[in-house]
Amino acid sequence: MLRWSKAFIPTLKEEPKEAEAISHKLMLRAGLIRKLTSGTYSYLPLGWRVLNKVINIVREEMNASGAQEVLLPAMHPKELWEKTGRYELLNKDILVTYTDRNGKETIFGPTHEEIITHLVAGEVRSYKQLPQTLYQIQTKFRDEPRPRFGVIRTAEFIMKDAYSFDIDWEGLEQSYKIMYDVYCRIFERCGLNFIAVEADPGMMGGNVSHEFMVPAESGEDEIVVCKSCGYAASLDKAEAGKTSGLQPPASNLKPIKEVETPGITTVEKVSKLLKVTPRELVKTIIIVADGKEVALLVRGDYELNLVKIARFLKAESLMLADEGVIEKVTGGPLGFSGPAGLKGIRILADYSVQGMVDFVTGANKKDRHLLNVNLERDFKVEGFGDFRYITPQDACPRCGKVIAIKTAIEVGHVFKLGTKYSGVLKANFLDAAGKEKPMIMGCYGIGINRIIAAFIEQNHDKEGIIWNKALCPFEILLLPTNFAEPSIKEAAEKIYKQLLGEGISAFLDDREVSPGIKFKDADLLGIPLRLVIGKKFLDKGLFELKIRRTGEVKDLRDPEALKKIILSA
RNA sequence: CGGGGAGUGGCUCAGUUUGGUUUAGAGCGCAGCGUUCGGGACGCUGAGGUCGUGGGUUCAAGUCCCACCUCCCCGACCA
Repeated sequence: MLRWSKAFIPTLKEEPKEAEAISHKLMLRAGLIRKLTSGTYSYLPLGWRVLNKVINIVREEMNASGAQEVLLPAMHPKELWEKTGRYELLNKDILVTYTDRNGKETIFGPTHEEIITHLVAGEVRSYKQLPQTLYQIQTKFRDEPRPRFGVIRTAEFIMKDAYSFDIDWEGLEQSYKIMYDVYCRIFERCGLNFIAVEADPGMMGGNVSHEFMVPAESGEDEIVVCKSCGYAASLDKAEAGKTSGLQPPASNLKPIKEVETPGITTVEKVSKLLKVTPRELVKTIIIVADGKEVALLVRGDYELNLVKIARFLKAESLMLADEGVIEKVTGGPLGFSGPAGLKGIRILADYSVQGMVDFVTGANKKDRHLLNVNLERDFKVEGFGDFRYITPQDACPRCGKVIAIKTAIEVGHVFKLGTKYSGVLKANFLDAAGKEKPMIMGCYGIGINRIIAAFIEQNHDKEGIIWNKALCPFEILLLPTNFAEPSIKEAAEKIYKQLLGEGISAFLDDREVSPGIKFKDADLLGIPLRLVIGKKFLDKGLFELKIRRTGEVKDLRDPEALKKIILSA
């Protein structure tokens, strides 16, 4: 077995310049990973051991749930992706492709809905063959616009992706519930502090999804949580509520008035100049949804949520209008748009605008804003909806109590796809009545690499990583302070062999370096238990067992007692 | 793609402002020898550099100019 003097564990004393996130720094320093290029990492022996621990947990739980492991190709024919429309949708963003010598374009799979659906479509004919849940653990490729935070967002990463096929929506409910529960068990076993939140399905399609989020400083996502009732949702999805801004309509409205606002385009500057608060302004944002312009109104102190708008409009694509489009639609430049006088365009408003009176808007003219604009009198809104992001000042949409917004790392995501893929790829079956129907699908992903980073984000101190038993690369580190001292060396070797004989994953630091280096490295690697064989052994025959997480120290006379402690840890 | 920062031995950096002192430096690491041995020990000796790349200005470029590449951060974007 492995001993340190022969191991490839390049630890770093100094903080690597390339890393910002804590987990990234520690993974580099402890010799778990090394970067090749932005977004691609090599896993060194220690990192690979941990990764395999995660994979084993995932595999065990997936198998226990009745899901079956498969391995699909990473190289996909472009045609399948064209059929579902995702070639068009994703090619400009994340697809990694290459063209072979015959001019045929191949995609390196960023996910596998097309492939698994194609496979199942060809093999499953009858309701008697359903339901099925298939999964794989495989490398995915995505041309990420911006890889970040070490292994948290990379261009190449290992995903556990699972797909369920059911005969009806009830079946999907069951399959989905099983996966949801399995995910909870997996993340619990890994020792992650996580929250399952309601989320928007995004590019995967479908109506319902849940994300498994690990609150951490270096997270890329924001989640909303309510301590009182347990409501939890992604920031994109969280309901902002209907009550904000609701006031009784005033009977004597002030007359509209145009004012000069030279070069003043932001809410902040306008409100400062006109001596009003941002909540007395209404922002008018022109968006382009599936090629059609729509004007969206929101109170000045809130932010529009494009995900909610796209969902409301059932739009495939949605973006902010550029300056040219704004000029064309409103007649005025960017920054001076307002609802009054807009023609030939749908106007939708966030609930926050409901009940506002005598508010400030752009005048659809350069350097001009309007005071005392009012609903109905000055413009008509086609409808109100929840189009904004929730803020920390908002009440919980379920119980009305205080909410918190936290950053988090997404480690898993489960979706109800329905027939989005089975429909176009003709994954049909005959039901008991002999009628052909599309299978009802779900898909379920876990970012394997992210679990490690997320765990380290939550389990470290100034000195290094603090592994738990589930993910640790080794359970116990033997640290003879002076390996050149024959009696210490002899004792260390003896215990090492004993532990290995017991099937305990032990690691021996047999390097002939000063004790300080060994102690520092030991804390950095974060192996849960450390047995020091040193001065106390020479003087009194005692072995010192230190628990990495608590710092608790026990002196043992009999190394046999170790086994009990390790097994009970 | 927009904004900001950075690129000098394996690592962390100084030197660049105002071109010429060095033969381009330090600490750590690395190799050899010796002394140490419970919190990154010490002494001596030594190896290791296209100063990101290409071009330009100049008698002279790590240092000035232009172009490009790479990395990091913020944003856009993104299961």
